[in-house]
Amino acid sequence: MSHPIRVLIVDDHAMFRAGVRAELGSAVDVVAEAADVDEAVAAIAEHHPDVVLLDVHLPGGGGAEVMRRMPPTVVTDGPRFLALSVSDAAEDVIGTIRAGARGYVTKTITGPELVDAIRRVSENDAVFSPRLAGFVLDAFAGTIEISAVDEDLDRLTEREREVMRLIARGYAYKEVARELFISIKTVETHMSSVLRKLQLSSRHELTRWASDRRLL
Amino acid sequence: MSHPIRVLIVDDHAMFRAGVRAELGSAVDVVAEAADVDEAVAAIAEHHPDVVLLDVHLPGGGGAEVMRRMPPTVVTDGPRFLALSVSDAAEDVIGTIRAGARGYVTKTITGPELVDAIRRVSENDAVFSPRLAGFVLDAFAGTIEISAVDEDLDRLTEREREVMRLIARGYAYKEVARELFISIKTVETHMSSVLRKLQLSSRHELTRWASDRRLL
DNA sequence: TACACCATCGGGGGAACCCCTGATCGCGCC
DNA sequence: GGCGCGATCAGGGGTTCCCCCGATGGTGTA
Repeated sequence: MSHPIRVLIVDDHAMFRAGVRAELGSAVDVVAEAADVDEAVAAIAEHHPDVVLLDVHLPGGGGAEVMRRMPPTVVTDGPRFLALSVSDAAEDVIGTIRAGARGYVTKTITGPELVDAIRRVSENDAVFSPRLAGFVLDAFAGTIEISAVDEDLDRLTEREREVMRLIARGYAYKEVARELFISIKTVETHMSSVLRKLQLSSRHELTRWASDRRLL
Repeated sequence: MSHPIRVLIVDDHAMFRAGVRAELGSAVDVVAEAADVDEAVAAIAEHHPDVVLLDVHLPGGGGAEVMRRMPPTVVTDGPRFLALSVSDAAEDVIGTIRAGARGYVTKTITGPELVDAIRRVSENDAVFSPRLAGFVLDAFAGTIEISAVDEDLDRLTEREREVMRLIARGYAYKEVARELFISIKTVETHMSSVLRKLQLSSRHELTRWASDRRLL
């Protein structure tokens, strides 16, 4: 990459755009600026920047809206989006990444760090503060919703949980019986309790229930 | 954090475990080692480490299996998992993160870097090489449809795929028949083909198969 | 001591599941 | 026209699932 990275700055505050431009200095080539979603989309179409510095809270739908407006063909060879926001809220981070951003940094970042982040994003790497990356991982792994639904599971006895786990994994009653050294009839009894307590009606629903809660 | 971080090393090669232990030196407290999934689960229960260094390719189901075996209560206050693998394949990375790992580094990492990664993971931050983080983001944003093993699915006919989808979602044969305006017997025929082609033996396995591939 | 709860079993039965061997019809291909 | 393949359907049968009824013994508790 001999030529400087071409950057588009999208933020609704002119003052902030000027600050970013000054901080970046000559390290990158700021080809344009935009103050709202429409301007950003137009600027991308006109200038084809390598990296778009995107404010998350933006008039006209927010930064995610800009990425959603990109034609599908641009996904692979279009610009890389780097979110630049005052917010470190999980929903902002997750929403922005889901929309297609390759990175997310807060506005507390220093100039040299931002230059480095832009460079890395332009090479298709991901840039994150570790804490923010954790939000994305949690959302991805589905860990977030786990804590809320324990009450149902707590109502199961220890033995019922064992049976439930094996059943949800696809074990036949017979196999569960063999595994736990009890009779098939006992397995059936436990399963009845499990289904009743969880308000489910079949082992198939149980499989999905357990799968959704990552109990497998 | 005044006391040293308590670490469990999980890898099937004793030589490699010794190497890691030597590289870590006195920076952390290696409380135990494990060579397969069962040993790892037992060691976690016994020693309650802060961080588990987890090899991805492991006898007994792979590193992800270890995390899946954790009781749900451990999700919030249990150990943090840091995957340590020779593989930089997207499916390995994504699968491991989906199972609950807080980080993924390759075995080319240096000792000091590994120490730093362990420290950051223990503080609930996420640790990644930027390239690998990109895989996760792509999967999260839906850019790539995790198409690791399509060959199996491609062998199904259009109709078989429809039936498979409904069955995997928990529909009874009768309900599938009503939904697709065909007879139960036809549903059975399609299901036979599906199970045979996918080399599965019951609708329960099919549910897990489809669930693993996010076909629901 | 009674009571509640849990884990363990049994009989019986209807529905669902899975497999087997068939069959017919339409479609594309050589 | 044959030939393969996909989609449709049928009968029959063995297994599994889920529920109903019941029972016994152990444990903790009011």
